[in-house]
Amino acid sequence: MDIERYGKFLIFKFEEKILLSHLRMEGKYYLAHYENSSYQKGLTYQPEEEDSKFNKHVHLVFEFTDESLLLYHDVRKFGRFYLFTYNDYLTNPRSPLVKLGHEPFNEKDGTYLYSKAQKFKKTTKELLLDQSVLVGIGNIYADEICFLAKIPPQKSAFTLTKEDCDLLVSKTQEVLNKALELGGSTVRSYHFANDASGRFQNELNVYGREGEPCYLCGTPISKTKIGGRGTHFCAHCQQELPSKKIRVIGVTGLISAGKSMVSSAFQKAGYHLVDADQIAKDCLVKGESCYQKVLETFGREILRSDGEIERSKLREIVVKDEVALTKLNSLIHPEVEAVIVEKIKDERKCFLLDVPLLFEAGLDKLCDLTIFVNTHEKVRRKRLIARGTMPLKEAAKLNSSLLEAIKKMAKVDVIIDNSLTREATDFQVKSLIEKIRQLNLISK
DNA sequence: CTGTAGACTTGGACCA
DNA sequence: ATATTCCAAGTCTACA
Repeated sequence: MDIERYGKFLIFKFEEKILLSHLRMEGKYYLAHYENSSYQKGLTYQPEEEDSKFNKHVHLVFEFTDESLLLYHDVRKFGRFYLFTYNDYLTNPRSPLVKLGHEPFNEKDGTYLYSKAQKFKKTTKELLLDQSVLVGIGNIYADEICFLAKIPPQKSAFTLTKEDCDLLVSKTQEVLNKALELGGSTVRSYHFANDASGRFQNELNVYGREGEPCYLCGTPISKTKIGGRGTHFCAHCQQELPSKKIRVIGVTGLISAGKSMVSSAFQKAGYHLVDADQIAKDCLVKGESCYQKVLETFGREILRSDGEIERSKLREIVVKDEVALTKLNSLIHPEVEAVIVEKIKDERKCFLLDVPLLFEAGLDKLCDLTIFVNTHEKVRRKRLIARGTMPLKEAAKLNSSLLEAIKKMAKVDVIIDNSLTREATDFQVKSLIEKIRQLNLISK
């Protein structure tokens, strides 16, 4: 009997039938013999004790004529089998082999990948994971390949250049070869059939390293979701700026993420700060643009004795009532936008807009560049509690959820990761400011 | 059609 | 400590 491999599929060539086997994440094969177990030929399989290879996770037993056994073991029952004939296993529309793309080891350069990328409507990471493009790349390796190629995983695949694709193909070969050499990546419960572990997990640059410093630049590794998959990357090493003059920059991020740290660095570099929260506060002052409208909507009970709006009372109302929050926003946002538009008119000056709800309020359209200040969720919680100004539950409601943060991460041009040390954050901000300066020198 | 979400599966990590 | 909820993986299927 012959066994071949195509992509992630094993092809068992039996006398009459073709059996395709996909191990998915934890499937594995063990060789065994009758004499080592109470297994009896042709009988319904009875699992033995836990520590035996013949345990409850064996779901399929092959009996060979020489009385040897092949056990299929899969804790997650995630693996899949397909049965075909020699005539149709490569042509049957139901055969998973039909849809498979190229073997990355056979690619001389990025020509083929480039041709696929141009028609591909999703991200670079999804391109790499798509088995109809290149076979064999899983989630861990896709992240590692993007890192080594210094390409943001969220980059639209159709914007990849031929050179990007050359690089991606060569890094794919590099990563897969290295992984093969070291016996794969043993993370969580992935294990070899001989119970040994792979060693490639020790070589991982980004996967599973959220919040830990990048080995190249010290920036904490960011994590987001792309195509439904956890995705790890270095926001500094895998960064791409828009190729236009950058005069107005919008910065956003969850509460306690460190926006103010970023804005003060930009201020030092000569940017004029436009603080949306402050503008919103100002227009609620008695006699200012939003005062009367808000009063009409929410009634006099939000007023202090001196006739000013008590903002904490307003907050209490909108925290509980989503409709009220929407209404309040619809009153304030246009006013804030008008003030900002007026403030950033001077073409000779550069501005940094600090806007917590940059995308929700549609103010990103005023910006040449958008920044999201990211923080590992655990770190953010700690800082929020340490700050002690607001109960955590209330803060959680006031802020967009982590899920929304993940969506924003896909929208912004630049991510600054503030999960680790002040130095690491400073480094990212300074190098970003320098990159923008260089870019603007060329664009002028 | 395209794009997203869910189903499948289960042990471990994490939070309350 | 114990129970609970979420998460990870790769691919197919269901649905808007």
